[in-house]
Amino acid sequence: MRSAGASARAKAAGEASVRSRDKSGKSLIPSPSKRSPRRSTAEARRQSILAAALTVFATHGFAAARLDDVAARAGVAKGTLYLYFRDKEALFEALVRSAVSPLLQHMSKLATSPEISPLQALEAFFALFAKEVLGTERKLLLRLIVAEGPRFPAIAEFYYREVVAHGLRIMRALAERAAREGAFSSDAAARFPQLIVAPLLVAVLWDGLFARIDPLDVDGLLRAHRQVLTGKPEKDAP
Amino acid sequence: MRSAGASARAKAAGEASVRSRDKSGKSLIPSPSKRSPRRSTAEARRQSILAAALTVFATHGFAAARLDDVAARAGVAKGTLYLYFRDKEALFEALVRSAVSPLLQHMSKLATSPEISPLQALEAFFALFAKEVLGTERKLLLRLIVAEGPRFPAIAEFYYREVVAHGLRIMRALAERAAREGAFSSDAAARFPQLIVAPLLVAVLWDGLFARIDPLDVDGLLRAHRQVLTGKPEKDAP
DNA sequence: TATATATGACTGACGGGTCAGTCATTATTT
DNA sequence: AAATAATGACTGACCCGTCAGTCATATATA
Repeated sequence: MRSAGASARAKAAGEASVRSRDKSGKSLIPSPSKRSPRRSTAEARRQSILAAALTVFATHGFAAARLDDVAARAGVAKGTLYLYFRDKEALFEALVRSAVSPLLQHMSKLATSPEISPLQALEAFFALFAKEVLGTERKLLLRLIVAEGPRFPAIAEFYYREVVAHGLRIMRALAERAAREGAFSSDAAARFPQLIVAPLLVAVLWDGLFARIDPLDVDGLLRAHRQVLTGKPEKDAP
Repeated sequence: MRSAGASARAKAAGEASVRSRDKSGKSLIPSPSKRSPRRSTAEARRQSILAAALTVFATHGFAAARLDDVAARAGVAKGTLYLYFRDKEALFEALVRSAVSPLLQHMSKLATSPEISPLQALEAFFALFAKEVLGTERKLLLRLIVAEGPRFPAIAEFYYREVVAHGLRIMRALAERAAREGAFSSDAAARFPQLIVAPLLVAVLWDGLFARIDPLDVDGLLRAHRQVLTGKPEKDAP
């Protein structure tokens, strides 16, 4: 009734288990060929683990997060986690990457918007942020990165390259156009696109820290922000 | 972390005094002028523990911070920590309180500045921030609060009441005056003083996360920010 | 089709390291 | 001597990561 030898040896060799190997950040999950129904099950499981991880990590922070909790919340046994992720840290990194990707898609969509005014683009961007970040659990991720970034230089760098640099590039282009066309009162925002994004960050952090003490009128904040950026005394729109 | 549920909201009020085992009185910490060398020694020891704690907590976060490290860095034995603070959580709360106090003094000084222009006041405020927060370990505390705040509602609330609300009140007054006098192009910043502070927060977080990848020209950022707030096209000084 | 065999995804108890908090002992002050 | 302050070895809970074993499903054989 044995023959565990083969399997044991394979595992001993180092790398067995699920196909989605995630060493050195390379191969992402999907082998596009969908032949096996197994494949989709595995992917779904991976997703549910990531979803559970986001909640648990965001609630307790990296160090205090318990993988038992992640497993329980994902509806799997603890050992299963290790079939999908090498260790706690790899899970955390995969979590950040997985949550960041949709953001990039959204941002790219904005970048390629052809012929709308800078102000409209700005408004669209803010609206997108309010809906897709503040309105979802992704806002937790943002705070998580702020909190854990210094202890995960690889993650901070990844986030900088993939999100921050990209986002600022878009904002800078937008601000330059706005400055040229007179929509912005100066090129200040073009030189420091961080100024455009800063209130968004404040909104997220405020939401996480002070929401229950003193809720923030995000919409009003962002409208006021646009007003400041344009330098217009008052601009009431529909 | 200790017992998950219980938590120590209740003890937020009481500070562990220097005396080790008194279940009786509520001896406050500083007996004002006592010539006893003991008293000053105890206070100095307390301070060195807090200083050590700031570094260690800021480096590792609350959960991953080791009290052995705090003790070693403060030059005391671990048991000594418990003569000054009830437990890890009380130490953390005391740390936040102790680091916040000087900030309040500084801010109050600004509030009482009598007759300078709003722009000068703004410049002074930014300079103060750059020097007293970005230039010291207090910037670590700021990130620490962002990171741990959600898990310490008492601290978040304390910080809101003592620092955020106070600071925003000052900023709002400043912005209202600036709007009246025409220094600001609208009352947007007066309605949402967060807009004035947002770039400062960005500067702190950027410093902690991306400084080594892409250092931020804080001075340039703040100058550009003032430019945006005033809505002036270009204001070049020598 | 029915039965036997093989596979590997999944489980969960457990080993082992870590660390907050304690307390008997030592050192210092009064 | 008595009281107070400080020490650091110790304990026990906690949790990450492991791995021998299970079982549902797929494949091979009769």
